[in-house]
Amino acid sequence: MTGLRERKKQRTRDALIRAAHELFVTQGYDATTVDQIAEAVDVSQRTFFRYFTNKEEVALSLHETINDRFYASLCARPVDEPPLQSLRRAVDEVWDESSRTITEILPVELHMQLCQVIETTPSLLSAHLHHYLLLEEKLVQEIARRTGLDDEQDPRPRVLVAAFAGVMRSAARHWGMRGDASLEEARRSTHAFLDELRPALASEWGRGTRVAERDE
Amino acid sequence: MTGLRERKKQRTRDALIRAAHELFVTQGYDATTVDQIAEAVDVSQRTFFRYFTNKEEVALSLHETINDRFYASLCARPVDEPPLQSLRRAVDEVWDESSRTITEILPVELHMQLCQVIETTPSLLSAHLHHYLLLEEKLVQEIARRTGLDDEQDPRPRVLVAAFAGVMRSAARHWGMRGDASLEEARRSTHAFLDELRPALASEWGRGTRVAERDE
DNA sequence: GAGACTAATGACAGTCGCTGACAATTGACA
DNA sequence: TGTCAATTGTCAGCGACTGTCATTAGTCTC
Repeated sequence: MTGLRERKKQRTRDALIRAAHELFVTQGYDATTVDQIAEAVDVSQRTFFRYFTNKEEVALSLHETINDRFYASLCARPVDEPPLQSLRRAVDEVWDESSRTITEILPVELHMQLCQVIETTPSLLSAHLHHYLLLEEKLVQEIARRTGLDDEQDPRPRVLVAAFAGVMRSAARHWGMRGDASLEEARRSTHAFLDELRPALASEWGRGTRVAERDE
Repeated sequence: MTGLRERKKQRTRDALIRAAHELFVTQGYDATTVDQIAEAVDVSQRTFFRYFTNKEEVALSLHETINDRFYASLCARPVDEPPLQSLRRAVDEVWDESSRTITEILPVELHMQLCQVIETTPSLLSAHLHHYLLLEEKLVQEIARRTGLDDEQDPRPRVLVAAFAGVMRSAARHWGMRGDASLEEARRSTHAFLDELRPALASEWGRGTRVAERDE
């Protein structure tokens, strides 16, 4: 089935990702050259660029697979579920399997540390935000499909996804900028932020309205 | 007061922005080299990089000044106003003066066209998103200040700004990807999207809940 | 108004990200 | 085993960006 050729490719790809992560975390992203990554895996620089279109992509590759899983989770939710609830449940599902997903390729701690590198490195953060935007557009399509709305006519799918994604990123950033980079803490942070989505939009922010209404 | 030296600097800066805009719009961003921009203004490449830290910045410079105005508008709103309303009103104020702001430097049409270039050029869009994120962080601080909340303890300022900014970007993108790039259309688009923020978060999306509740 | 001081610029060399082209290598498969 | 195609290495080159240093050109003083 999977030939030697393909396995070999997968191995060098994983090796490149791992080497890149280690170098990025220890030296910093900008201080690490593509040549260093390639050398660490003992391939030519040219080969690196055959696996990854640019330097950013190798740093964001794990996020990318997690994003894919998230999208798949959303698509698998029952269509009669309210949209925001589907998004939220999909988040839960992805968190549940994320540590397994990550560990297949590299130590979880390394990934956590890289998250902080991403948040603190401008060029990397920019690319990250762009990737996130592309995911958002897929989410809009899916929400529109599920609700049977035309996303060109009705702005609600876009608006919902934009608000949701904005809060998700905000939670990720809030967590990523801190020191305690545990998976569990990240999960809690996203939950806490999502719980505040509706309360935060209330016109008045009295202490009374502070009680979060969970979607569960 | 303003010496010759300073006026000259301002002129070359404006000239660089204008030349860059024209080249980006006619040839595309990637196809335009910094050398071409510098040559059009008859300065060396090195001086270009003394005015702008990188190629993206010259393309986003106008957005940057508009963002600054927006932040200033927000800060000037009465503190007893509900946060979301302050954000919304600040948007209105900026729209009112934006055409004037732009025309000081270059034709409005050029700026509109550049918006489309930004949305369709990956590297540029990435940088744009990053700039937007930096603005968001300033907004969070200001909202926290106005409401007297500690943004480290209470997530609502972050969440509100994230949702708001997400919708704003979504509206801008929705408009920027289309053909009719008029200022008036852009203004309408952002209004329409903001009006849908609360309705879109309703659990059920029946036609009945579709009626927008304006914040005015 | 001449000269000293300093900010702005130009010229040049070099690094790094990234790409195209072509040759060499190495699995796959008959 | 030999042929074919996929993968890789090498090399040459472009463009973004930076450090350095000499040169130019406002500015300020006497």
